[in-house]
Amino acid sequence: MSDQQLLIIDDDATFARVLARALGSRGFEVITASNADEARALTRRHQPRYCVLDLKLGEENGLRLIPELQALVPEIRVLLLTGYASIATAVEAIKRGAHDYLSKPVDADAVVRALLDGDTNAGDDELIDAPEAPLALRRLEWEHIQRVLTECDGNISETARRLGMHRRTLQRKLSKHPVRERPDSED
Amino acid sequence: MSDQQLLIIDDDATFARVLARALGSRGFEVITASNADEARALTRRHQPRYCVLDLKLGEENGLRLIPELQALVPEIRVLLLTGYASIATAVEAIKRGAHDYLSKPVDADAVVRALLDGDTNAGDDELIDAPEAPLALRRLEWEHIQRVLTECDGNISETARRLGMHRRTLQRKLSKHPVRERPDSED
DNA sequence: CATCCCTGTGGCTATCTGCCGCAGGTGATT
DNA sequence: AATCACCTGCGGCAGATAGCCACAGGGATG
Repeated sequence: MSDQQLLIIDDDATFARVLARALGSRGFEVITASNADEARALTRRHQPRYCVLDLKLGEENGLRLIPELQALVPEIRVLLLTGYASIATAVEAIKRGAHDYLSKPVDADAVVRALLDGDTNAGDDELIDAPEAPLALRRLEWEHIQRVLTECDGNISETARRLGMHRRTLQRKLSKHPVRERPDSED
Repeated sequence: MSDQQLLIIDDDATFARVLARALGSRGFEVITASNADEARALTRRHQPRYCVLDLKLGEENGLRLIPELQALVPEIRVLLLTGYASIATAVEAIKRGAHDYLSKPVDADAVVRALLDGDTNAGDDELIDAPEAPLALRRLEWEHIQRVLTECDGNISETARRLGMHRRTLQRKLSKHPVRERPDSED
């Protein structure tokens, strides 16, 4: 099934690149866009069957893009991804036609699972053959901490504040965790 | 609109009664059911246009009821209510045809608003802006747990296994109330 | 009936968390 | 220089939480 085109739309170049590589190695033919216009153009040209959309596209709102993409490619499957998840936006996303909605951090397997979920046309079960752990809680926590930490330029106090936890607790978590560089798959 | 029939399905009798009274005074003709069978029967008989459904119906899962109700009354509008709100279940609910999804506690006006909210979703884009703050750690954890739990069809042991945590710990977390520290835009 | 897997529960200890406080560092403002 | 207003690291302590063990009951299944 390497002929499955997948469009990643995310203004976070790093995240998009990592995800693109991970999904590429899972059999998708990945193209990426960093803004709405680019996304529209690429969708028109490549008619991708799958799409991973970031909710927060810089100034624009990813939600508005969903109907547009579907107008261009009726059978497209849009998976919404966001680090700023909320129930309200999730509901809106699905109502607007998104296939699923996940909050970052996610691992590539979860993305694949969500994309192919319920897809009767996805005859290639090999693709989904990675039912491995849905991220242990520890790992999820760590990933998220790192995300926010980076977002805060390494400012521990600020990170703790945003994470709603005590600074001391964050410090201890950080000092305890042996900063592993390349864990395993994907991320 | 005082002739609008509304079916409340909730196994929490107290909550159902209070909500029924509140909605009754707002012009709905309210009937209540405390379980799935009763709900099916009442729906068949009264053909309600609106429905407030509890996600946790004792043993049963409210989600499964949505398609059934819609089969009985095509134009029915189902509003899902739950004290254990999570993005995963919200997504599932909408995908299964729910009109909206709110988390308890909620005031009657919000319920009415959600129920009557026209199909003019495309109109108010202001409401769908993404939250500013990243998910607090506890919230993130809760969302992820709910996601996997749903994926495991509510099987706690299996979920704990996949999450790499002790079953007892998961149980304790679940028995505790959902972490609602900063109910930003939802609820 | 035996077996397997699920669930709920209680108790124990080890660990973690939140919340103090303190000392030192940096950079801007007075 | 003194004074803020931040930040960081660290220690201690009481209370919350996690992991682990055990047991009882339910519900399938052979």
